[in-house]
Amino acid sequence: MGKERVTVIDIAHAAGVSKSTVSLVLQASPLVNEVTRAKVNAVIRDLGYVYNRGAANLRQSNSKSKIIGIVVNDLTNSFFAELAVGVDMVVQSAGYVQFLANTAESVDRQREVIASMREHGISGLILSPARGTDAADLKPLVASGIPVVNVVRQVAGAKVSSLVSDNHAGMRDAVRHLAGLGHHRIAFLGGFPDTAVFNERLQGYRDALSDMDLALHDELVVSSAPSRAGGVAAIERALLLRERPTAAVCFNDAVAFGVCDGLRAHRLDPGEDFAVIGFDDVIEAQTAVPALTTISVDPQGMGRRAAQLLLKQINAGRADAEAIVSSVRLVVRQSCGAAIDKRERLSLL
Amino acid sequence: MGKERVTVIDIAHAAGVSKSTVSLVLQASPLVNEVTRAKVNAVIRDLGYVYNRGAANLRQSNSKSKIIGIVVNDLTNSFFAELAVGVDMVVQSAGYVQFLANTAESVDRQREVIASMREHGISGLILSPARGTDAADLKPLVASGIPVVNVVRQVAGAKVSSLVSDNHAGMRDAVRHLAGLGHHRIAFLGGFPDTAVFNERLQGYRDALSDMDLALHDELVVSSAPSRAGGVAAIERALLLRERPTAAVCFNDAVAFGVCDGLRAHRLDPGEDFAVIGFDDVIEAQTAVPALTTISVDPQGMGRRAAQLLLKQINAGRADAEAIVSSVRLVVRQSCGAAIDKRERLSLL
DNA sequence: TGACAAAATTGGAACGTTCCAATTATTTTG
DNA sequence: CAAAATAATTGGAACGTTCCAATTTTGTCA
Repeated sequence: MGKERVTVIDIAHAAGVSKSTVSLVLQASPLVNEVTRAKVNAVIRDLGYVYNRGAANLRQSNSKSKIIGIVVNDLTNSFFAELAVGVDMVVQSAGYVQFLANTAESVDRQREVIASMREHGISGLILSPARGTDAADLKPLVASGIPVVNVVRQVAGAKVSSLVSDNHAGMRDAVRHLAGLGHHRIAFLGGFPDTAVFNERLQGYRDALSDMDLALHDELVVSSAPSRAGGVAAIERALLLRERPTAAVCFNDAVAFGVCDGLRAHRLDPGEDFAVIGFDDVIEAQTAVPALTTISVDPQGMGRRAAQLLLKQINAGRADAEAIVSSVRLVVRQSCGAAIDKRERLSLL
Repeated sequence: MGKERVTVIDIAHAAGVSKSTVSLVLQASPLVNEVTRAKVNAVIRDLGYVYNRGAANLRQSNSKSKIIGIVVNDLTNSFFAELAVGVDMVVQSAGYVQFLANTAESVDRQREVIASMREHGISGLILSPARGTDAADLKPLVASGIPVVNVVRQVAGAKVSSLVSDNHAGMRDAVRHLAGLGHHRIAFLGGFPDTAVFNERLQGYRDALSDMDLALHDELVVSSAPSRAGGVAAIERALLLRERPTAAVCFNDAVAFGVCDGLRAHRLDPGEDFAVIGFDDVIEAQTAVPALTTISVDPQGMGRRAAQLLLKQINAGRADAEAIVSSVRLVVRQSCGAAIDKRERLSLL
C-alpha cells in the first residue's frame, strides 16, 4: 500500500479545484477563499499528501530550499556538539532542516561534503573550517551566491562572514587572573600551533604576562592535540621541566580536563596544588570536580547566533561579509584555586 | 558573476553533444565513448557545473535521493554525538549526506522534523525515538516504504528494524562483577523509569542480584535524569539512606560521572571508598580519573552498523524489519575498585 | 561493397511544483 | 442595472534532470 505518490494534481481532482489553487493553499496565500482553503486542506490530510520540496526548488530560487548545511571538524568535542544544537534550535524553528557533516579536520572530506551539499541545494552554510582550509576552497561557493558563515575559525582572504570568540581578550583575562592569585610560572597548554585560534590565544597569554611584568618562558608553551588526551600529554611534558609551572591556561576545556587527569595521575590535586583554567565553558565544566574555571564562550549561543546571522543573509538575498567577535568572560570556579582564595577570605573574618 | 546556473544543456551546447549524452556521462554510463566522455567532463569542469540532485530526484525514485536522516534526542550527550559520527562516516563514504536533528526528547519536535525530512525526500531514517514515541508516529513513514532503523530504543509494535544494545546482559554482568568483589548493597542509579531501556537494565540488575543471592532493596533503585546532573542528584539521595550502598551501577556513563562528582563532594573517593560502574563506554571513560569501569557499547560502532543496515535496506529496495541486539562487554577500569582487587592480588604473592 | 550487428547518440516526454497572464465569479458603485 | 472594481480561480509553460524508443554512426564480415 502507499505505492503511488500523492501529488498536488491528485489533491486538485479530489477537491474539485485546479492544481494552481492547491499550490496557493500550500503557500498559505491570502488570495484563496476561506472555504476552498478548508476543503483543500481537508483533502490534503485525508490523502496523506507529502509536499515535494525537490520539485518546488526546481521552480524556485535555490535560496528557498529550506536546507542549510553545517560542517564541523570534530563532533565528538562537546563544544561542536553544543554549537550544532544551537544551530539546530534556530534553523528548526525557522522551518529549515540541516545537513550535518563531520570532517575530522580533513580538507578533502570537507571539499567533498561541501560539494555534495551544494548539489542538494543548500541555501546557506555554517562552516567551522578544517585546518588548512584556504580562501580558494570557498571561492566557488561564495561565487554562486550562497551565504557562508565561518564559525570558530576564520579563513584569511575569504569574503565570508565570520563569528569567532574574542580569543585574545579571553586568554589575557585568564592569565591576569592567575597572576593576580600570585602565580609566576604559568604554562600555556594544548592546541595546534598552526591555527589562527591558537595564535590569538597565545598572543593574549603573552600580552597578559608582559602586562603583569612576568617573564615569558618559551618552554612553558606546550602544544598538543586540542583534546583530553592531548591535555594529558601536555601536562606530562610540562611537569618534566626543571622549574615546574604552578598554574596553566589551557587551549580549551577538553585540554583542561586532560590536564586535571594528568595532574591526578601525578598525585597532584587540581585546584589545590595546581591552578587550571580552560577555554569554552563546555557544559561539563560546571559539574566536574573540581568545577572548571574557564573562559565562557557559550557554544550553544554561538550556534544560535551563527544560525541567525546566516538566516538573515539568506533572507536578505545578498550576503555582505560581516565579522563578529563574540565577547567572552572569565568564569571563576574551583580549578584555579578559588578555594584557597575563599579560605583566605574566611580567615580574615 | 556566477549569476545564471549552468545546466546540463549548457554543457551539451558547449561540448557539441546532446543533453542525453551529458546525462549519461554524469551517470558514468558505459554506453558513452571514451573521447566524448573526456570532452564532456572537461567542459563540466570548465563551466563549474553543479549537479542538481533535486531535479534528478524528481525523475527518479525517492530512494535514490542520497539523503538519509538521523534524529537523536540529545546531541549534547557524547553517546549520541559519537553515534552520529559513526553514521556520518559510513554514509559520507557511500556518497550520502545526512540531515541531523535533535529532538530534546520532544515528540512534537520529532514529528515535525521527520515530516520535514520526508518533504525533502530522505531515502531512509535512523531514529533514536524520543520518550513517548509510539508506533503510530512511524506509521506513515513506513507505509511510504522508507526504511527506518531505530537505534538505542525500540518502539513497541512498529514494524521497523532496530539496533539496540544488550541492556539486560550488560547490567547483569556489571552487578555480578560488583558482587564478586564482595559488595552486598549495590545501588542502581539514574535513568527515567518509563523507558524500555531503563526497564531492561533494571531487570538485568534484579536478575543478577537474585543470581548472586543478594536481597533486592527497592530504596537502592534511585531514578533521575540520565545526565551528569542527574547522577549527582541520585547519589545524593542514595547517601541519605540509613544503610548506605557501597557500590552502584549507573544508568549510563553520564550518570556515573555525576555520581563520582557527588561522591567527591562528600569527601568519598570513587573507586576507593565506593565502587561505580557506568554504561556506554563513552570516550572520556578511559581518560577520566578514576578511569570508569563501564559496559562498552561502542556508540560509534553502533552508528556505523546502523548506517550499514539502513543502506542495505535502501539498496535492497525492500525493508524487512530485523531486530539486532548488539552484544556488550564489561570493561574493568579503576572506578569499581579494581585497585583494591589488585592490592589483594599483590598481597597474595 | 552491401548487409547486418553493435556502439553511440539523440529528441522528447515525464517528474511535481510555481508563477504568470488570463479568465471567471462576485461585489461595489454611480 | 450596467459598468467597473475586486476577488478567486485557472491553464500552461517552465525548472533541470532521467529514461525510453528511435535514430545515426561505426565496425565486421562475406
